[in-house]
Amino acid sequence: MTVKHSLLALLAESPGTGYALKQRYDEHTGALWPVNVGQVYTTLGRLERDGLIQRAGADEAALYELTEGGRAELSGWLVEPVAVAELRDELVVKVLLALGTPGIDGLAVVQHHRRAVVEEVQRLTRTRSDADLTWALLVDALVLRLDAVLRWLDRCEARLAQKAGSRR
Amino acid sequence: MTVKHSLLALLAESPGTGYALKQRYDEHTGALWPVNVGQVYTTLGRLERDGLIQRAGADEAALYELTEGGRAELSGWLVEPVAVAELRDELVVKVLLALGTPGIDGLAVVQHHRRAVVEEVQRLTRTRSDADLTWALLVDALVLRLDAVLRWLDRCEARLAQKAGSRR
DNA sequence: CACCGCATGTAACGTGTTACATGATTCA
DNA sequence: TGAATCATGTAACACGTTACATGCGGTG
Repeated sequence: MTVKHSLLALLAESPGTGYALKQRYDEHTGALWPVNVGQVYTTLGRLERDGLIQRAGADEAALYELTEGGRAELSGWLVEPVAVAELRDELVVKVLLALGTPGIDGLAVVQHHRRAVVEEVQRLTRTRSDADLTWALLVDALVLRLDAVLRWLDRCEARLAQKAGSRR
Repeated sequence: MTVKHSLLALLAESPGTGYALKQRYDEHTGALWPVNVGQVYTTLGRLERDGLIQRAGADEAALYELTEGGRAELSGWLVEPVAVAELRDELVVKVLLALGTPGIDGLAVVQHHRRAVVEEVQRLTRTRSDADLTWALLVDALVLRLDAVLRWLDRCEARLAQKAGSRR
């Protein structure tokens, strides 16, 4: 879903071909959230099929531009709230499952992932740069999210300790 | 990916049929992260095909249990760190795209989603309950994450104001 | 008996990933 | 000219969602 609408947004700035769009995409988030070139082409094909984009000018090159429908789809999606069901976090799932699985040391898993997250935060903060607004905000978002994960892992530990204490 | 390993984890507790597994799944996260029944069956089929689970006892009923390979796959996955590329957040994508799209009032989109997130947090905190440990931790994770999103949206506003100020 | 909920699937489709195929351009 | 890189795709597959199709059990 995010690739489809990312392409619509890129096309809202200016028309382009598949390869050019992939390059513009990478300028913003490529290093952190890469997209496969092949998917750009297949997605463009579906968007054209659904009437959200069309080929501009002569059809020599596959130069796409937004249609009215595409513009409407984009502006609608931008303000559509995100449902809780979409907030599935793989790390949260891992830890919750680890806590419920017999033969697995839940506390060890929590501490293991905590270390990994701390390292990831350090790696990210080192790449921070205020050159590009989008890039800076993207790194901000990731760091804030990982900070929240850290706090959550601590709370997991606390609840585990509390449960262990109340059980004796 | 999370359904596949969730099923492995549920089977690590005890064997079960597709329907029973779906019910056990729902006990934990069903209200927030629902899973489709059909997907449970197709996923079980793939897991059996890949040798991670097998039918237990006589094949009258489709009662599945973990194989050794399945147990190894599960315990490996539980400690595998989550890559940054997996931390794609649809709301972040929306806002970043809104800020870069001509004809869209980025500040308005930020404030719009901020309202939606605040409402969602209130809805979640109302459902908080310490009855089930997994459920409580799940709600914790979501609230902490939404709090982080709120802080990020504020930072977006700040950076926008800063950019607007520096441009004049 | 007819109907309803339980239980087990299958079909169709959208999205995403990886890998491969192909023609054009450039450049050593 | 031969090799690398650009540019545009296609194929095969995994995962997820929605909807539909059965078969079976009890219950009015």
